Amino acid sequence: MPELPEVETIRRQLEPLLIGRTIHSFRVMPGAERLLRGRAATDIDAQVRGCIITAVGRRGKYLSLRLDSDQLIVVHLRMTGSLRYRDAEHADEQFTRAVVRLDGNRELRFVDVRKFGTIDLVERLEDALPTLGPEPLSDDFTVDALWNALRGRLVAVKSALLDQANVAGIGNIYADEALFLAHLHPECPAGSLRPRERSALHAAIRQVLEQGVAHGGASFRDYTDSAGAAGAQQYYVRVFRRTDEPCDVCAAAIRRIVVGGRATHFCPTCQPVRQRTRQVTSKRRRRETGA
DNA sequence: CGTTACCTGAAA
DNA sequence: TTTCAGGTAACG
Repeated sequence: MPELPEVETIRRQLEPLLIGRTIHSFRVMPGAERLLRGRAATDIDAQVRGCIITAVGRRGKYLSLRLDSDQLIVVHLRMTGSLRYRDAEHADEQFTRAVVRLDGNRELRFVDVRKFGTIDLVERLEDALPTLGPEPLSDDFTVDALWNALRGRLVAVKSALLDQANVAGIGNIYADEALFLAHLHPECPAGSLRPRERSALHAAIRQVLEQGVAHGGASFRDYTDSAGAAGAQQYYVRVFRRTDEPCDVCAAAIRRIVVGGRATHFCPTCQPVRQRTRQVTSKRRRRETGA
């Protein structure tokens, strides 16, 4: 469910609530042991018990709790995971898979229908993360950084955006939305973007992610923040899950196709299949315009 | 590279 | 009953 804006929304909510709290215990519900990826809940519990949470971070779609033991609890929510910050007396939520008991009679609950989400305990953040591309809202996400990830690649630009090794944090919603804003067809080969298109895509990625954060994330189905509230970004999407609805810009019917196994939404008029431009043509144009 | 598996519930 | 789902790792 959650992409960068949804995870960032959760991070911002949890940060003031969790910093300074002491962990009293950690437990995993029966049948959900796999979320620890082979580690024993008793082992994690023994290590985090008594630790104080000193920071709440995010990298891509990963959320991290730094402990005063210098270890990190690293959470990935995958498709349907969510976190709930509750009083211990608060009614159990259905599909609770793990619970971090805190001082002050508080709990951080990991709730996940599909059991795809993961929790790790590591000494260094990198130990819990796969290869991730740049943070798209940070200063090191430049047009050049984006192009370094896309150049030479023949895959559809949509698939390239979903590859976390290229750019961290983009998922299916924001990939479709960014491509719409950049006027790029989702099946355009990633490495074929021309300079102007690279800049447009770079700006569009930042814009849609910032807008997503500003609206507290997108709640299409399962996503809710740590208080159980929905985001508002679903009211602002231009193409995502708007199949057959009229495009806001040109009124053409939004189309749904499958790219790299993922549902993909785009406007056939605003995001046309690009005309193939031969190398000689662009060279000639540059010569003629004196660029 | 594209496809499949991992899970479970909601929607078609 | 079948299909679909905001993600990723492991296949072939």
